[in-house]
Amino acid sequence: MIDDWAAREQIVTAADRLFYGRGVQAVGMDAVRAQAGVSLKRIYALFPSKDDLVVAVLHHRSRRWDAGLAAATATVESPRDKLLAVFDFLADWFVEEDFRGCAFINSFGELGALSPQVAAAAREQKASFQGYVAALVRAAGAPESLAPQLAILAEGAQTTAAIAGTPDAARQARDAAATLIEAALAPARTPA
Amino acid sequence: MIDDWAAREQIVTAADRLFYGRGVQAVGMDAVRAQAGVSLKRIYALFPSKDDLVVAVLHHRSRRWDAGLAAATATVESPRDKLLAVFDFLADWFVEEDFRGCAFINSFGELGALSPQVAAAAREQKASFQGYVAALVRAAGAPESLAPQLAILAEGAQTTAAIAGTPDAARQARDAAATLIEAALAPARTPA
DNA sequence: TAAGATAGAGAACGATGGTTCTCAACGCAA
DNA sequence: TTGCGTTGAGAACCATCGTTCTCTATCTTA
Repeated sequence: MIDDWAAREQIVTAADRLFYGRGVQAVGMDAVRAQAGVSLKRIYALFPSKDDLVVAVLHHRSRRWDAGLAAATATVESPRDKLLAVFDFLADWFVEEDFRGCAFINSFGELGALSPQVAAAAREQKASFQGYVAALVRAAGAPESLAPQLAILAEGAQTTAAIAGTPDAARQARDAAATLIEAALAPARTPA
Repeated sequence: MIDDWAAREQIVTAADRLFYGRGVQAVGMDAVRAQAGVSLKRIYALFPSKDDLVVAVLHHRSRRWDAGLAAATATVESPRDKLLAVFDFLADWFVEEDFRGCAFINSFGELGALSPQVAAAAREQKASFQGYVAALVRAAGAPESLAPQLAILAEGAQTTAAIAGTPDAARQARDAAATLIEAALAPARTPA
């Protein structure tokens, strides 16, 4: 038998793929069991309810997102380039064949009104992302107000790419971000 | 008895409120019947399936959105101000107490993978909005590339405001839009 | 007024889902 | 080897949902 840690991993990974691909409510726990290869009894021993599993999946995705973002921004040096690398990270993601938008946005729309835990998980992930962007903005020496603007661009790119079914939004958002960054830094370069 | 037109209206309005507030799959047809005050038989005579009703609700929302947007941009003269008025329109929307994000984004996330009709309705609405912004951008004399950038800002503001639970994103997106518009128009003002 | 069509209320039906339970198989300690 | 505890497979259970059907009451029209 596999240990609890590996079982959790398999269950969460399987549930993530299914929930993300079809939506949470469209996936029964039996489908999770089949995909994970773990008995229902075991699943319920590790996750007391489907809602708990959903929250675990979101936390798992949040960690993966953080790691991917850190890796993407680690490839360049300057804070300005790191900010733009965020949009390159999105571009790479949008072309993946199973891309279906942001799981947090999707889950929030589907379950946010029903599950406070899901709503909180989405809120935390977005706040974390905004904090990450804000740190890069500070490092770049740009005014704080730039951070939410860039975060909004990233969010919009995700939904736009998902619904349109094309990755164009990543480049468009990147171009807009470059313009906003330049404008934010310009006054500092040429003070009155 | 009420006529078909009024019945359709009541059903769609009731379903819209319920679907938007709780998510589509969380609302049973019986809840729609109760809220609409129209018998299930009548509902199914007018909408052969729940999926058809969902699509009708989305089309209804699309018309309301178009009208609201047209009204909001009609209050100002210049194309540039009309573009900014889009974000004021969002700001007014975000402070409504039942605001829960964009119904098209939410529906797409919940049902896009299951219902091609729902996916198409979302895609059409977003394309229509992008077209509207593109027309304003053209009228403002700015390069075409500005339009998707502003549209992405608007999308991002909607999801950000919904998940954060605050209307701040409208102002932030508006500020970003003003910067992008200015940057897009600047080269035209000072040609080489 | 009487017959017939129609509509509404809600029961009924079949499917599905989340969750729990049964039971047989297995591993392990004495 | 013999119990005992644990596990997995899946049946079972109960609720809910989309959809249809039944039955009664109402309205129309001649």
